[in-house]
Amino acid sequence: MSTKDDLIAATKELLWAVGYESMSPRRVLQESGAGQGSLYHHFTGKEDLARRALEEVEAELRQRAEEVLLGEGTPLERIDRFLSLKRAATRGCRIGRLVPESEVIESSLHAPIKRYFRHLGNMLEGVLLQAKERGELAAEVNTPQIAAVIMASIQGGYILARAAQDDSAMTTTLDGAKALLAQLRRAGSATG
Amino acid sequence: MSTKDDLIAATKELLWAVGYESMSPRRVLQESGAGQGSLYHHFTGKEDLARRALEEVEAELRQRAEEVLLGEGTPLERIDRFLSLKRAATRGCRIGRLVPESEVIESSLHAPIKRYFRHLGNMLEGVLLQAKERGELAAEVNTPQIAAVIMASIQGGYILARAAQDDSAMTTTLDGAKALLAQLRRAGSATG
DNA sequence: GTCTATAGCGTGATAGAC
DNA sequence: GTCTATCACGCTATAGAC
Repeated sequence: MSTKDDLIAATKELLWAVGYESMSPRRVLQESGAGQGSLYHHFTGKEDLARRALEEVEAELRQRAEEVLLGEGTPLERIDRFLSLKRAATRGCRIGRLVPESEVIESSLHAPIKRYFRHLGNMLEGVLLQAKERGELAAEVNTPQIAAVIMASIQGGYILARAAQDDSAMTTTLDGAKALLAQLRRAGSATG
Repeated sequence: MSTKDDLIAATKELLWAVGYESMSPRRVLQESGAGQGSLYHHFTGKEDLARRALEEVEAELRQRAEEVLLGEGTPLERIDRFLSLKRAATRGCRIGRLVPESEVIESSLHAPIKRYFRHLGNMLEGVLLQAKERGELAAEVNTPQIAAVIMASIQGGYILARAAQDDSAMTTTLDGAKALLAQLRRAGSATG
């Protein structure tokens, strides 16, 4: 089972570093130390290999989000902690960075990506609804919209940080998002 | 001048559709109708061609933003109108979609991208400062953070829309951003 | 200034020995 | 299950005629 795992591990790194379209099987073999035959023995080809690797990445990111969002603290504290998670900003999001690639969207790689964002959005919305129940948030707040802004701030923060080649752009962005959410709490407690 | 312009026009479309790394000169020639020699007569190679095309895209997006942000209306109205501009959400941002590509960040294509976001950020911050002066916004609002969240919401909105293959994800995101900014105005008028 | 032809290399995938 | 050798093709770039 080790060679197969090595191939997947190398693929996960390369998907992050160079994306799918520019990831050559030859380079995966070099980085993993495996031979040509192993790749095509364990997988049907490049797409199959990348999909399996991506599904592992999806599970990892999902778990990391769940630990915080479904963990301890009040709902809005958990969202704040989610926004404060350590992120390699200039490297980009391991999942979001693949989204612009047309081969990704048009292949089996699309499913785990779509699933990841849908799941994360649902979780965030659930936490926001809990915040309403607890009175942390005003009842008139549109939870799907706020959940979307939270995810978009993170994804956009990656883009801004990478474009500027400066990790602090992510911090600035997410501090801004936190401030806006805090404002929402204040507004909520004023009316509710 | 026409063949050169045709090459640039085709490149602008391909940079949007497939990105830089996956854009082959051969395909540019096909789409533009030009022959092999023309490309290497007018440009030093793929990178040079792409950089010139990207600089035109930068100018176009910049102009579109300036028309709204430096146009009529109160500062916060202008930002709202900027967030309401028509966007081909699932196609992705013509500039932001290139940011994850490593060859882009490590080449001369990085400069126009960096410049675009820096310029847009400065413009947004300027408009937010105007909003403070007019009393539309509380003095304690951190303008660099809010400017960053605005840009990130748009960039993230593109990612979410493309991941879901649904333009409405962009609308939901930007409606959320508008709602948060409106909340900021309310909070500002309460304290200022 | 534009064309066709082609170089030199890397791609994703397969063949077949071990 | 893993290896080396190799295929057919596409890539970016150049050569050289017109």
